[in-house]
Amino acid sequence: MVTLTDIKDKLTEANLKITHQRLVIYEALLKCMNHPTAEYIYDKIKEDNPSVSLGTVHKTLDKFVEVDLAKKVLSTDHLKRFDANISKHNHIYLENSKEIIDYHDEELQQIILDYLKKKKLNNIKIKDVQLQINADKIDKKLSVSIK
Amino acid sequence: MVTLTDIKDKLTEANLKITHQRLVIYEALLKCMNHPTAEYIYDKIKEDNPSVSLGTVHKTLDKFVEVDLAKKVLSTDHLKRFDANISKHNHIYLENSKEIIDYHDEELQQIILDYLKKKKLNNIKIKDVQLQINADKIDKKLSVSIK
DNA sequence: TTCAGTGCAAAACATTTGCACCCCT
DNA sequence: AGGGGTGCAAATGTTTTGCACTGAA
Repeated sequence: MVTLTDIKDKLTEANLKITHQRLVIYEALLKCMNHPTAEYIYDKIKEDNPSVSLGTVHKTLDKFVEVDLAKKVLSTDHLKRFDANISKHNHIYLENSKEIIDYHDEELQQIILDYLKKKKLNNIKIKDVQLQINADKIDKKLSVSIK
Repeated sequence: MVTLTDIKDKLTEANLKITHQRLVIYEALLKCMNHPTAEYIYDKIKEDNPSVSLGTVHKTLDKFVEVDLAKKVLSTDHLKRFDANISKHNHIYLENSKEIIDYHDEELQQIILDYLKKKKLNNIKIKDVQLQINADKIDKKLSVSIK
């Protein structure tokens, strides 16, 4: 559970001023598990905060990425997507349901990093790795189609 | 390796007409190892094919994805990027130079798939995995900055 | 000949930028 | 009080769309 104080501490740590907009945007990003776009966040918060502008949401999310309060998520649509979960984790792309879900696995991360370290790739310095698992969701309910 | 005959066959299979534009665009996509955008392809081909329009490049690339002649590539910029290489491979995202390069490694792919098979993830059917390696390019030349 | 494919230009979208004003520290 | 942060609107950049025309089958 993340409290308002936690968020404020994070902002202070990052040398960012504590503003109403940043708190609201960060809170919305935390709540949203589906790797939202700036526009999605904007829609979520504007009911309770009608004065916040879309431009600010963009700038704020970029700032969060800059100071490691959030991460950019890869996607095949041409949208910038964000994630408040900055711990190392992998993404499962469910192709049939279009969802992107998180998959945490410290052991797997380590196996991959160790393997790559042995390989000694030239001219690049690895910062981190992330696994993209492409899968289909299996629905437990029997689906019946009628012609 | 995909040849010009292969693409003609694929187009025919998919009930698509074989047009000059499609052949030129596919050829450019094959040659281009850097996961180009529609605009990049357009720039490459327009010298020899000044009449081809950017809109057609977009439509054609989307069509290729539809019929499995190409794949969309995940990216963190908000651009649609494509790849003619539809075989299993990993991507190295060079953050400082903004490049996306291919990294083939059968052994690593197998290690990861074996690991995940042991884990028995519930409710999803894994189709394939792709590793995203985030790294910085190390420039061999000394860079000197002058104030 | 026919209609999928194309070129063109406008529209739709998403993101960035510039600048005056605001408000956190 | 100062300067980072914000709102607004315009600019930018990319993709999509509509429609008349073209050319592959």
